[in-house]
Amino acid sequence: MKRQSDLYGTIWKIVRRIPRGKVATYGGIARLCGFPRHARLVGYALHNLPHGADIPWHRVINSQGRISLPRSGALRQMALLEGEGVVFLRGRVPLHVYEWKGKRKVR
DNA sequence: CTAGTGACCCAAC
DNA sequence: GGTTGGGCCACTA
Repeated sequence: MKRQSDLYGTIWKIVRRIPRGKVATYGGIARLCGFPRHARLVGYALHNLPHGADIPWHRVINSQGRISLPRSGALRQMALLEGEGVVFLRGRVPLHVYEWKGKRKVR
């Protein structure tokens, strides 16, 4: 894989910390990384993540509690989350219940 | 260098 | 509740 930027590595590292049965938002991950305005980069990082890596990418969703992937990918992601006990209501995850707050935000 | 793109976010209407 | 438009910033051509 290419080094590209250490930002990806940082993001992957955080994503790897998300507990099973919980979810995190793109913006939330960005905050935990210390980059409050880099929500999109989280999306990039996940899109660019190395094949076969041990990264629970499926636990990352958007701030609306919905899956950002196109239809087919969304189904796969939803299946993985449900397999961990995450419940979808009307096609979305209630963040107030399942959102994982990291240990603390960098402020 | 500029321009376009994107697994995003949010305030306003 | 839904849509619109602006902002954000790394990456690519």
